[in-house]
Parts: sequence; structure tokens; C-alpha cells
Amino acid sequence: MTTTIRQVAAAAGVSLATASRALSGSPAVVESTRKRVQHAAAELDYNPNRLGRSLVTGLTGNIGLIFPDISNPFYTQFLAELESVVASRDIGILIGDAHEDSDREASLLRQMATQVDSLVLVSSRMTDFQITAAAARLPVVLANRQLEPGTPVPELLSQIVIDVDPGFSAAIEHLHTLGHQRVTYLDGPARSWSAREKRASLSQACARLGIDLSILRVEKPDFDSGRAIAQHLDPATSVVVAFNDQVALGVLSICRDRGIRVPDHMSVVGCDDSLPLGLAWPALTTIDSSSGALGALAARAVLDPAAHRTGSVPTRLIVRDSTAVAGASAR
Amino acid sequence: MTTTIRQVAAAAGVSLATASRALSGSPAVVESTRKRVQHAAAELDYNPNRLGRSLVTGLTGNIGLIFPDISNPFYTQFLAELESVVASRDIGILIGDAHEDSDREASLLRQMATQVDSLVLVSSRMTDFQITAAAARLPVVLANRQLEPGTPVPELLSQIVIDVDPGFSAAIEHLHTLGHQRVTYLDGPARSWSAREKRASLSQACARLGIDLSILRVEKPDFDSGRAIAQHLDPATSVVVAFNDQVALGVLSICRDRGIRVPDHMSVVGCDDSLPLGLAWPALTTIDSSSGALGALAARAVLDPAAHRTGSVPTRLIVRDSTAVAGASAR
DNA sequence: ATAGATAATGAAAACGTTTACATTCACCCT
DNA sequence: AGGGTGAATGTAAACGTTTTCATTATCTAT
Repeated sequence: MTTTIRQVAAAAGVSLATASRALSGSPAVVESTRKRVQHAAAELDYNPNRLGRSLVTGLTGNIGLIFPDISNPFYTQFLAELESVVASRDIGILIGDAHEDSDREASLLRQMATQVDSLVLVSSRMTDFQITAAAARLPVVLANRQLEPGTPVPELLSQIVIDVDPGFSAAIEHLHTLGHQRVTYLDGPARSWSAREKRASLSQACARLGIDLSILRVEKPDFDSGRAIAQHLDPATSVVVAFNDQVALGVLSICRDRGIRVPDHMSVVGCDDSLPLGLAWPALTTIDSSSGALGALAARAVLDPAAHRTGSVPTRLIVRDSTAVAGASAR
Repeated sequence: MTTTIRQVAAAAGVSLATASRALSGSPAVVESTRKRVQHAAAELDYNPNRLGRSLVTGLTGNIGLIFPDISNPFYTQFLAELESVVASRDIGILIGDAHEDSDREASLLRQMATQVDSLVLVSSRMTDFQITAAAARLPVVLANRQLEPGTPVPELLSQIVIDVDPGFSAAIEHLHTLGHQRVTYLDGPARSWSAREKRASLSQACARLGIDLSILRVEKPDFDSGRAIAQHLDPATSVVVAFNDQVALGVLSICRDRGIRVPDHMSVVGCDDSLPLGLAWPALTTIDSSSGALGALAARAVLDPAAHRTGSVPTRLIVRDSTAVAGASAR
């Protein structure tokens, strides 16, 4: 059925070994026989079986990516950008969706372990212990997550993070300048490292400026959850900062339904700039934390782990039309 | 380093073969030894090497997906939905981005061929010949694409398509009812089967109602291309129907820049309903062709090819605020 | 008691490669 | 001339499994 290198060798009248050498470009084979083998291979439409090769070389030519939720544009952008960096080498990409479940994540990891050369864990929900254990077996790039400070970092582990501080500080300063005194933050998943980072950065900034911060949690940070939580929001709320843009858009959508005018009655700030938000109504003010850039950095860490043990992408505030001065409705 | 079944066998004091049988649940092993082997396996943290297994069984437990462009939300939604259907079985997913290039697509196919059990080609740009050749080697699900009528369909080929007709007819009727006489269509990639389908459906509907149709082509159907082409649009254009939502949003964005009011000066219709378009400004009228449903159908075809040789998802018009009566600006 | 069936296990082949080692052969140098 | 060198190729082992076939042990029926 499918042709093997054995058949190619037979057709070219050489041994298995010579055929292999000829096709893999070993210099130890004379040009005439190489030609002969290549011709036979082309003739028989031979494609090397990657499984057989991997088994003996120990290299698969694949990398694995594990996400908490592929349907989230934040991750698909990450994926797209990583792919385009990696595309030139012909590297296979295995993906897994953990559905926000650390057990499922661990099981995907086990499944992938034997068929990839390295692994990218994006916003992993696993414990530091599980992660370092994985990094003991194969190179791991940890994206949008960091080990607890003080944890010994395995040789084979790279850490790529988003520096949320500049963006979130700027956002709070922006709101402060507009005269707001209270901010409601719609926090992300409990087990998410980046949610903790954002929360920490936010409370620090609020403390600095004397702003009153109250926190609500959204377990799955998507559009529908944003709508759900917005429905129970105190009508007096004047500022909502959301874990990501989907949640912010959910809030916007409820506001529209209820006739709460944004930004006059309520200011809304998103995070990520992951969609064509300039076209939202109103255009959404957001904290840009390019998941694409994160993906590109992760890709480089995969290709050359030694050179990219750590990396960080910056954030910045993008002011659009969903934020305005406090009490604008009174005007 | 990593433990093999051989070590498990040794630890349990049984042969290689018995260990394998015990772990794979063969009934030909007595319960006491099975326990012993399982215990040893757990003790040594044994994970079967999928490569070794695949080589002998001929089954990999993986499926492959090839897209023209993963950064397009249409495809990421397809992917997410397919993943969630397939998730319960533990099936690995290999993805490849052809970047709209049929050569690259063919090379991805070659790369994947030996490490997947079946292949999903989404909006394939390859020739019928290439596709049927692939289907001769392994089961193929063709999504958003159909072989030319008359081409013999290989045993192992399933075809899942979008029935664009109802949606596009409704859109044109809608525009007709609003009094429009001319429509500009921003067509998709030249090699795209679905672009051809949409174009055909559109011209048919226009012919039926006596509407004048002019067609412009966008090679990469994304937001930026939408902006680019909208810049050269005749200012007198009153209706734009776009190949997909991204292009439509690009048009909207240019309209906003230039002060062309939508829908008063110009009506805009998107296609796919792939984003939270209800929040766009103005909310975009679109032809819903759920890529998610397409992905779910493709998933079913992958899991049971015999039962799902063909499939089709319907389309429908969703009227929002980006379409209005002709000459509304005059009012 | 013995033949024959049946149940449990072991030995070895097989999957498709790559690669360490062995072999052949021509050539060069003294 | 003969030993040594090096280049080209071949032989066989190895990667980690599953599975066929052979072997042993146990039980049943005569």
C-alpha cells in the first residue's frame, strides 16, 4: 500500500542503509547512487514514515500546545502568531484544549509527551510541581504563567509572561484623572496566574491613588459570562474594568439592553485588544496585551530554549470611547 | 530515563507480552497478574509510548486539520467546535496552516499522513486530483468544499458543506425590498470553493430580481483587506455585500473614517456571524453560516466516516442595523 | 490414567526507520 | 609487492510497542 524505504532501496538496487543515507543527505554516499535512490523514491512516491524515524532518533519534529480554552480569541491569536514564526521549519503542531481543567491538562500532557519534542503550556492551571515534573522529561515553555518566586527553575523550562503593570497602572491613572473614586473589577478564573497578576497590579494602583476597588469573579472569561455578571451589577457602578475584552463586551451588551449609557453612565475598560474593538459601540477602551506577541516570543523560546529562558511582553492603555469623566450623565 | 513497558514487565515479574496484555485490558490475563502489572506501572509512572504502539497497530490516535489561515475566526471557531465534539475520546489534534497556498497544503498533508488516522481539509485550495489522491491513502473529510460534480468520490472521502443559498437569497431579497437596485460584492479568494458558491448564489438571486451586481475581489479576506478595498470604492456605492464579516468590518471602518454613514448612505452586509457583531457600530446585518456547526459536523464525519459521507449546514439572514432603505440619506 | 481441550503465559516477529559496526575494494606509499 | 588508508556500501541492532504463535500447566471427560 504505502511505500517504504525498503522498496525504494530495492528499486534502486541498494541496501536499506544506503537508501536512508542517500535520502537524508549523508555525505558518505556517492553522487551517482544518490541520484538513483532519489529517482526511485520520486518514482514510487515515497514519504518517510515519521513514526519509524522518531522511534529511533528520539525526535518527532512536533511541538505540543496546551490551552485552557481554544475558543478564546486570546489563545487563537497566540496560536496563529506562534504558527507563523514556526512555519518555515517544517514542524508539526499538536494542540490540546484543557477546558480550564488541570486534570485534563495533565492528561493531555501525558498523551503528548511521547510525540512532541517540546511543549508549550499556555496559561497553565497545573501546579508548579506538575509543571516542573513535566520539564524534567522534555523542554517546556511556560507562557502567561510563572513559577512561584523561589521555586527552583528546571534547566528545560522557559517562562514567557505579560507585564501587566504599565497597562493597568495607566488605566487606573486614566480613570483617576477622569475623577472616578470607585472601580469594580471583573476578575478572571481562580486558578489563572495572569488573573492574579492583574488583580495584584490593579489593587496596588488603586491603593496608590486612593481608589476604592471591589472585585467580582467570572469563572469562564467569555462574552456570556460577562453578560451574566453584568446583570447583577449594582446600578450605581460607575466603572467596570474587565479581565478581558470578551467580558467587557458582555457588559457593554447588557448596558445596551438596560439603557445604561456608556460612557456617560458607566465607564468600561477591557483587556487584551483581542478583537476589532475600535468598531464596537462604543469603541472600547482597553489594555493592550498582545497575545500575538506572546505567541511569537513563545515560538522563539521553543526554537532556541537556551537563548530564551525568560521573556516578557509589555502592556499599554488604549483609550477609546468607553471611558469618560465621572458623573457625565449629570451634564 | 523514561520508563518502558519492558521495565514494568520486569518489575512485575512477567514477560513483555503479558505486561502489554495486562495494561491493554486483554481478557487473556488472570486478574491477579493484571493487578500486579498495573501496580508496577503506576509505581514507575509508566506512560505508553504512542510512537511504538502506532508503528505496530497502524493507528495513531491523532487526526489532522489543515486550514487556509488559522488567524481567521471562521476557522478558529470551526476548530474549537470540532475539538469539543472530539474531546471525550482522547484523540490528538494536529493542525496545519497552509497560508492560502496549495503547495504548502500538499506538503502539510505529506507531513501529517504518517502520523494521523484521518485528515480534515478545511476550505482546501488543492485540486480535486490531489484531494482524491489523499483520500486513497487515508480517510479524508472535506469541509467547506465539494468535488466537481461528476468526479468519482473515493470511498474514504466525506464532504461537509455550507448551503449558502437560503442566506444569500434572503439577503438580496431583503435589499430588494429596501429598494436597492445595485449591489457591490466583495468576493473572496480566487481558489476558494465557497467563494465561488457565494458568488454563484448571489448572481442568481440578483438576476432573479433584476438587481445590478458588480464584483470586486479580495485576495485575503481579512479586516485590513476590507479596509484596503473599501478605500477604492465608488463613493456612489449604496450596497456592499462582503465575503465575510472581517471584510465587512473593514468596510465599516473606512466608512467611519470618511464620514460615510451606514446605513444611511451605504448598506453593508457581512457573512458568517463569526464575531460579536451585535456590538459593532452599527450592528452588522450578516448571513449566518456557522463555522461552529460545520466543525461539529466534520467531527462527526471523522468519528464515523461511513455514517456521514455528506453533510450540510444551512444559512440564514440576520438583519441588524447596517442595512436600510435606498436613498435614506435624502430623508 | 490418559488424551484432549482450555487457560495463562512466554518467545519472537513485526512495524519503518536510523546508525554503529563490519565488509569490500581501489588506491597510494614505501 | 604488500600493508595501510579511506571511501562506499552492506549487515544488523535498536527504538517501544502489539500480536502471532508456541509452550506450559490445569482441568475435564473418557
